[in-house]
Amino acid sequence: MQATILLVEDEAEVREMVSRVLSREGFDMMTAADAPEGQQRISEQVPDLMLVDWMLPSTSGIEFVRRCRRDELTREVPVIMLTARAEEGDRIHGLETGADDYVTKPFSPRELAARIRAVLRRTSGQDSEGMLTAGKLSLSTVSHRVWVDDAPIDIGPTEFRLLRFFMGHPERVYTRAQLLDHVWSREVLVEERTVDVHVLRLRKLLRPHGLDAAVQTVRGVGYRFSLD
Amino acid sequence: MQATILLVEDEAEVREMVSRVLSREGFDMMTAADAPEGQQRISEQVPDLMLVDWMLPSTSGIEFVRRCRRDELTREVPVIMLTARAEEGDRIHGLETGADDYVTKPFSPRELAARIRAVLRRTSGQDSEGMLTAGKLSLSTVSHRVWVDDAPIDIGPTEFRLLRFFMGHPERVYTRAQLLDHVWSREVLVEERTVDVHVLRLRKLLRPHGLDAAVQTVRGVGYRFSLD
DNA sequence: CGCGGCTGTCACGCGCGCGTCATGTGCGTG
DNA sequence: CACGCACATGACGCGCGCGTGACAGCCGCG
Repeated sequence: MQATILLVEDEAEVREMVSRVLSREGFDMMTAADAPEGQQRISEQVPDLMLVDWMLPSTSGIEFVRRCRRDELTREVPVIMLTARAEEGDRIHGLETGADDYVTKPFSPRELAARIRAVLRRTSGQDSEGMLTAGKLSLSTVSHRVWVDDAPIDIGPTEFRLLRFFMGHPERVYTRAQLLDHVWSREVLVEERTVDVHVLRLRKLLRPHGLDAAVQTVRGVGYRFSLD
Repeated sequence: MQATILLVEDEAEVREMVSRVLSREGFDMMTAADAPEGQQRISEQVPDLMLVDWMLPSTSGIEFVRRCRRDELTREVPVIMLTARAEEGDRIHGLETGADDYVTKPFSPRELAARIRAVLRRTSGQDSEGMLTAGKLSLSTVSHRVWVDDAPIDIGPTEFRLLRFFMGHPERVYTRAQLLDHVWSREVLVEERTVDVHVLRLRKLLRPHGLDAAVQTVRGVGYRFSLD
């Protein structure tokens, strides 16, 4: 992935902290202390996403974003606004200016990284058409189909719903009871062990493509979907 | 382009914010606070697209959309549902709403605008010339005719409407209820299984040309049109 | 008035896929 | 090291969803 992110923030301390953390999270970081410097960075390389402080010296963050929206080159680049808690009342205003999300200071680096990934996922168009992807696996919720490397694979209704839930909630353990709640309809009464069987069937479908390891057993707890 | 958009949303604040932003994005906005007012607006002018809140006082958004689908005038108008994150339950996917897309609150106006344009792009191509094509299959909405490799084929009224809808919305599963909403008219009360019969008849027509596989059954869900 | 085309409903039968059970296997624990 | 628990896996039967042919009403037409 290696998305490039431009951070525009006047406080040096915050700038360096955020930059360091996000680098560690695997992002390519570019930084700027104010709007003019931000323009400068953009002219060197158009980033995949911009983090912009609401309050900036001279030109405000909102104004900066507005200008970017006017420029053909940067119009499509998603923006996350950084706002102080005191300014939180203006959040609707912030969204109106054309930000895709906003994060209030102080924020946890983990949260910020999660928001960034969420926005990138949304704007890269994967989520917009009901598509879920994980590695070479793709699933379309609207057409009820699954592909591995663009080759469609046959999958039954229950396995489809199970896979859809897993791909929509990766990296997280779910007990059999939780899976029953989410994948089966709430009113039906089904044995918990039934989950095992459908997990098995899902693995069988994925095995020829070497993806069966993605559905992992967490002994004593339940199952988890992950590519590791 | 100047597409006209009807927004049906009960919260005044959200309504005004969205309306303002979308106006700035170049859309012609009409607004309504509930379903009856929505009907009113529609009777004044049929919009190019509707944004409908899932939760509305009195008539729910889903019911509102259902009614629109049954009416000849508004059947073809695409719909984007607005849902709160709390209602996002994995079982309630956009599919069940009969909507063309759905956006979960809180959403960024940019994202919403992008989705609107995406839906309009998808649905506008179908009526541009009155011609729909899929492989060697062609259909003219204005002359009510269907060709395979430029050879006209005989097709009944209902099969024609069904095929027209399928070709205009390929690669997407539709439940029997949705197909009834889109292909049949509002007055009639028809069994869901009737859809099966007309799907069968449509397949029979396409079979001599090897195209019957294009109408695919998705067990437990409904039908899908696709050339794969 | 009779005929043909078209529509919606029904009943029947088949086969898929779902859920359960019995048995096999491996991991963790005392 | 051995026991027990938790999960894997294969087999099996039943129910349900769907395909299909038949049929009755409806309408327009000759």
